[in-house]
Amino acid sequence: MNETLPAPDLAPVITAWFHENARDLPWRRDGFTAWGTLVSEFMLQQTPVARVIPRLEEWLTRWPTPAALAAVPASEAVRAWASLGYPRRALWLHAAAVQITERHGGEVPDDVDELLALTGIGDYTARAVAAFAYGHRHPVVDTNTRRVIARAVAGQGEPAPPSRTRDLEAMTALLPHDRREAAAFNAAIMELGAIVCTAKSPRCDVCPIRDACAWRAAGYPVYDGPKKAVQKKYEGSDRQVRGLIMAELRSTHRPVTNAEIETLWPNAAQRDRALAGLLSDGLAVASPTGGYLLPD
DNA sequence: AAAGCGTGGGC
DNA sequence: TGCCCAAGCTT
Repeated sequence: MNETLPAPDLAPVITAWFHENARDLPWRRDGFTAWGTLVSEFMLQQTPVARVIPRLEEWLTRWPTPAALAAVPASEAVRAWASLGYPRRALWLHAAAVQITERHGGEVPDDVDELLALTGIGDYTARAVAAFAYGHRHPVVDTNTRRVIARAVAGQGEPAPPSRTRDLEAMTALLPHDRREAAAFNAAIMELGAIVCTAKSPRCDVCPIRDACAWRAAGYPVYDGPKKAVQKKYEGSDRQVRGLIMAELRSTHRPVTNAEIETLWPNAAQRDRALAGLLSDGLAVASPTGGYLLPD
């Protein structure tokens, strides 16, 4: 491996700041389980903390172990997911619970490769579980971490598009060698990105590393790298139609009829695409008696 | 490997 | 108001 250039020693400062400023969040409580960490990480994939917390507490009360979730039909998971968004995650989390029960004796694995092999778990979630639930030393890189590194280290206003290799290398260069300190720093730099070094209006006036920040030192240059793709408008999109159909499926235990689906959206081609997509994703299944249901 | 995938809050 | 953003993942 190439020895990276001497990175500014950011970890101790950011971690000290974290100890003073960390939000009191459920997954930071003493005794929070590895399963709780896994569930929270699934829910936090693209859904804000404030919306996750109530659903998380419901889930863990109802399904305190992977085996408990694995024992119910996937439809229950999708229903309890409610309006967290991206309901495929509920399906994947249920599938992961089944896999954990079958392959790992009901214990959430602590090995990154075993975690990566579970449905719905990628580079971020696998390392987050290994680091936060088990205290292992791995670089954990999420969108917040990427942004802090882009600014403080690279001197750019925004991170380049995610690159597994580059991102893990950059974080590894900053990561303390001690396991406990590494785990704390992984959480700390994420938290800094989440509440200080934010995407829109960073609060540089209260930033603990402002004096070491390369972006600030460079005079806050405007980012001129590759732009991330702009998400298409939601209003009127196929995604909106999917969302409407899913809300209808969640609202009842009876099959939802074609007639009912027709009332949800005027455009037949869009309805057909949305429904076909849901069937293909396994979020809906055709009922033997007609209409559509959540999957078993 | 770029595109598709929900939902709601903030400015 | 409309746009941006939010602890990503899969195909």
